[in-house]
Amino acid sequence: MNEVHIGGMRFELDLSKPLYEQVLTQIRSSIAKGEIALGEKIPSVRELAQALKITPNTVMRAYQELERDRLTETRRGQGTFITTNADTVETIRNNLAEEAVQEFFEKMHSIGFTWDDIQQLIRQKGGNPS
Amino acid sequence: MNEVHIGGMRFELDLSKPLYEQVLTQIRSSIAKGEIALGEKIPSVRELAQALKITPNTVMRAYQELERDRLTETRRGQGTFITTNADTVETIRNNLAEEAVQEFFEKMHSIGFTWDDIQQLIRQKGGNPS
DNA sequence: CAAGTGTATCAAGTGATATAATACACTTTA
DNA sequence: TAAAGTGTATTATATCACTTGATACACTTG
Repeated sequence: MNEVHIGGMRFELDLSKPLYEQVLTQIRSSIAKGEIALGEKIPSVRELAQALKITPNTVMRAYQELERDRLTETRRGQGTFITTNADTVETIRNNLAEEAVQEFFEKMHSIGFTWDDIQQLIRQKGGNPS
Repeated sequence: MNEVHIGGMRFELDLSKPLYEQVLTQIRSSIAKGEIALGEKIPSVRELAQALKITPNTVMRAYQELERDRLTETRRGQGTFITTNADTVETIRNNLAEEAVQEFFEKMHSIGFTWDDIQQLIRQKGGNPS
């Protein structure tokens, strides 16, 4: 229960992966799910850093990656805002999905699962979705 | 084309992930796919290290993890051998598959894909399996 | 002007990974 | 019995990604 709620987003950090990566994916998740509105302002670097008890540098790294993907727009002196372009969000969402699918199939094939094996396994999980 | 074939297995190392992890997964893949027979001897630590141009220590780390999973049996002075227990292989295979499925669904849900979205996406790929 | 933004830089520390060298216990084979 | 080939352990060293902490600068708003 190491949760932090701030700026309409939920954060939960652990040591399994780099902190900047977790911050990045959890903000991206909020955007993709529409939990945070387009054009909305997200917490400042310092503010989020303090809330998460990490360094502004680490938050900064996550914010910069978001901006590279055009998911946010930063205005010097004002703050960081979610993009107003819905197409950008949709594109990123589809890219992430495609990557996830690709990685999934590669992993399954590497342990000898055929296409039919996978389909059957997915249908099986269909009766009991998580 | 940085491939190495040895002991009936194919290796290809890069810098994207730890070397010991790549050696581990590629041997495990050979076992799961049945590309290497049960009970068969795999290259010695020093032999594989030389072939892959890495340190025996790194190969050793991969071998130890394989043995922890009971996928191999090591006999001091003789070498390392694939387990003769088919059930062990099948169990590991299913565990890996379950993990892959779990991770896939979590990743998809985190970007706002519902169960139906995923099913549709899978079927769509069904017409064009990779 | 003051406070709050993003941004850049630097020094330092930590942990995982990998290398290199050496040594020991064991088994097989000549 | 001796030698060669096994797995295994230890130690020292190096590198890299990540993170922290501190400081500073440019900009915007009130």
